[in-house]
Amino acid sequence: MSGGTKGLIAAEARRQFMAAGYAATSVRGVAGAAGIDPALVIRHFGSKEQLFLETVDVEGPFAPALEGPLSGMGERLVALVLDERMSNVLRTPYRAMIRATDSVAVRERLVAAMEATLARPLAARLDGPDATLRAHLVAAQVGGLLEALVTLEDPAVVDADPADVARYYGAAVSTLLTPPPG
Amino acid sequence: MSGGTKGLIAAEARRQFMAAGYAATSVRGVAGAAGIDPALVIRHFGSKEQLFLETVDVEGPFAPALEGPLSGMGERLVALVLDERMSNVLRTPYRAMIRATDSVAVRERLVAAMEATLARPLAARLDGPDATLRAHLVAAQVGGLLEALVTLEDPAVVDADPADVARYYGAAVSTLLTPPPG
DNA sequence: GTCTATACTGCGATAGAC
DNA sequence: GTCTATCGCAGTATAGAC
Repeated sequence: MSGGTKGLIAAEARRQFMAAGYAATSVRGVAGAAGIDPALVIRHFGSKEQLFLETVDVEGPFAPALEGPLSGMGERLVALVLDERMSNVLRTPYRAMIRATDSVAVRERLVAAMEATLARPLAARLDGPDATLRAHLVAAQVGGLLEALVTLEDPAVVDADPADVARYYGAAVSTLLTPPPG
Repeated sequence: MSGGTKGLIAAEARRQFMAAGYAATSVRGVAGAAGIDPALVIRHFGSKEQLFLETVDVEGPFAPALEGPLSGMGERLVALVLDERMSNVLRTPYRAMIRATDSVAVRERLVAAMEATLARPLAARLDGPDATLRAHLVAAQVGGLLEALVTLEDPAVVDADPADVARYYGAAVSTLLTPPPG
């Protein structure tokens, strides 16, 4: 992924996919910016879809939040999502991938990434019944926050005080972390 | 929206956008299925984007869940989202619109629809501080469930017992409906 | 073995003739 | 109002030059 032409194409493609999204990024535009021929992109990656899959991926940065006590984990997870410094590894690729979920490969990749970095390690930490389902529902909540914040840019959430969001939404997430009563 | 050629185009466009999504639906394909010329579609609607905006919309069917007591409202909201009978008014157009959020007009439309049918009426029902923010965070939770269920088709959620999902996720939603302690 | 040149098909959109 | 012709751009495949 480094020095060669293929690495150059990959770097440029990643930049454009993240900045402009899948539809608005063209194979020809990537080739032009990389100073090579469009056909070469296909030669190296097979298709535009494959180029996307090989250059854009989320690396759920949830590990720090999943360590430590269950108490407060909801707030820690939400704070990570809100952390601007996680934009390049979480928010931006998440948005790009959501908007490209016409492709089954893309959505399977996204589901797998969220499961591997969030749902599965979280399920291992949960007590009580239906730990797997509850962990996946936590992932759904995290996805919902990302959607409101990054995909839809809902002003009511974007302009809110992050501390308030972390407190309220974190409390709601925590509901699924503790075993249900009864 | 009925008899004329424009209505015929609209009906066919709606069908294809909902079934195949924005990118996979072509103006030419809609025209072909409607038995008319592609140029007519643009003549009547101006652009493919405008055609989408005028034919696809979510009608949040949340009103029934928002009536009645706050107690149990979370479960009622989630049950509505899970209700297969709401597919044509909620799930399917929601997925189509999410996947078309490259367009600012589409995402503004979706945010507005969720606010008008869910966040705003809900905020009016909430006690305690930050009612508006909490209502929008509920909308984010609902969006997260729709995303997992419909956009990403996460098997862990799709294949789960809807009663379990309503119970767990509904409880998490309810956390935001009751005034925070302290 | 890389890369370029060229071409094929289908797209959204426009201009102008019936 | 409707269709014809056409434009520019997209993704992709192939042939062959270095």
